[in-house]
Amino acid sequence: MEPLTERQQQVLNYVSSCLDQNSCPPTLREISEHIGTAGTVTAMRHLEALEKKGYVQRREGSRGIALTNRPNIPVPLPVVGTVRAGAPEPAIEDISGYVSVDPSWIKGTGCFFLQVKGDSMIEAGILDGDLALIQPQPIADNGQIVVAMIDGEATLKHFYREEDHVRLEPRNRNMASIIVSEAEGFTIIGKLLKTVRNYS
Amino acid sequence: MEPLTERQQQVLNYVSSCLDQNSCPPTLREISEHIGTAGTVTAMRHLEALEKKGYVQRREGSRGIALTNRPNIPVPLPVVGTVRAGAPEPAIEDISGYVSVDPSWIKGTGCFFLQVKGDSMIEAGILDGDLALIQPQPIADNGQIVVAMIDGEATLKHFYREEDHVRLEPRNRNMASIIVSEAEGFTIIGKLLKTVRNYS
DNA sequence: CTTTTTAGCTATCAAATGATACCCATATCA
DNA sequence: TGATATGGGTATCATTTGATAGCTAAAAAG
Repeated sequence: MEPLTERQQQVLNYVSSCLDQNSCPPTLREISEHIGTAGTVTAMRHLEALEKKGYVQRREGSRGIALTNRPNIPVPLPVVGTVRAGAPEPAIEDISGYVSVDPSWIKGTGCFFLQVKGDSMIEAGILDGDLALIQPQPIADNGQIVVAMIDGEATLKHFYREEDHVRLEPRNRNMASIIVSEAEGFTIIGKLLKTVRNYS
Repeated sequence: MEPLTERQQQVLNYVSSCLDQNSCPPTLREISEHIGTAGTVTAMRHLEALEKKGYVQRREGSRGIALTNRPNIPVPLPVVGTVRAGAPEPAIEDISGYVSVDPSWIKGTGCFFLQVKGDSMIEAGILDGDLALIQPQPIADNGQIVVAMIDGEATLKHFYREEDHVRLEPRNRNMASIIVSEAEGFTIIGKLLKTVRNYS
């Protein structure tokens, strides 16, 4: 990454500290005041330089500053107990909390944690109560574990596309595979990225 | 915490998602537009309610919204493939990377991730390659899963103290328990807090 | 039956804010 | 020598933005 001038570094640091303290980027005038310059032009120039060098991304509107390179700052993801049919992202009222995870864990946007219910995947090492990190997506590859919506219930299953139907395979010798023909009240919510289990 | 009305939840969630996506809280009008109301009053009322109930803190100035119970302190933990005998904390040269986790996940200090090797706990849903979050401590309670040092090898086992010896029990019907009398080249590294598995 | 809470509306204002135009000085680089 | 990047300034403008006043309505609580 291109090196910064002292002044640019100062601005970048200030933006960063604002985000840490207020979870809100500063205004041009706040930056100006902090680095001791009058007007807003200078601050804006520094931001332009920071953007050109790739340290910052700017949006339209007030306080439209975002840092591009915040490595390893955990991303808070919602934890839900249930998933609603048709909804690509978790319903607001279902969110029971937030868990921050390493950004390297997630892919794309809209990831969330789903609390696993039942023993259908017990032989794949996924137990009742585990947290499943889900990346929302409407399709899946063969063999992947997906969250699928069947009869208004969200379940974790292995996904296999076969001829004219889809087979959702549990990993529990007491349970049978579920065969669904596509587009009949069946949706893939997303695919499984990680599972987390809590002890103690 | 006081329960929220549906509308208030909706606002809170929107603020939260804005912070996730833009690292910047929304304006009153952005909130209004999102919840489908005209003007700015209604959004402000909801924010007032959210503040009164303690979900939100407001500052002066534009976009002066901050979530109160937002996990924000990043806790980077080392990931190791092996553990050395005698060492309470992972040796520097064994660290293969860092993963940041939610502060609520860890207890005490010195926690680290250990990459699980082998199938000895497969029936407890802990598979080869899983990451085990370990809290270092020299003792354990009966039934807990611990990382124990046996013959220079770190292994994950159920811990049982029995009469004059300690039994380390795998969860794999092809493996037998290990009986060790204490203080003979046997150490407990720490106890298992969480396991994480990666898919894809 | 009144009060409180929740939820909404229109309209308006002063302050905050990003953006722009135009200007200056210094250093580096071609 | 002239172009380019850096760093700074004043002034101005159109929007954005938070805030307030005044109004309505339904539901719950007392």
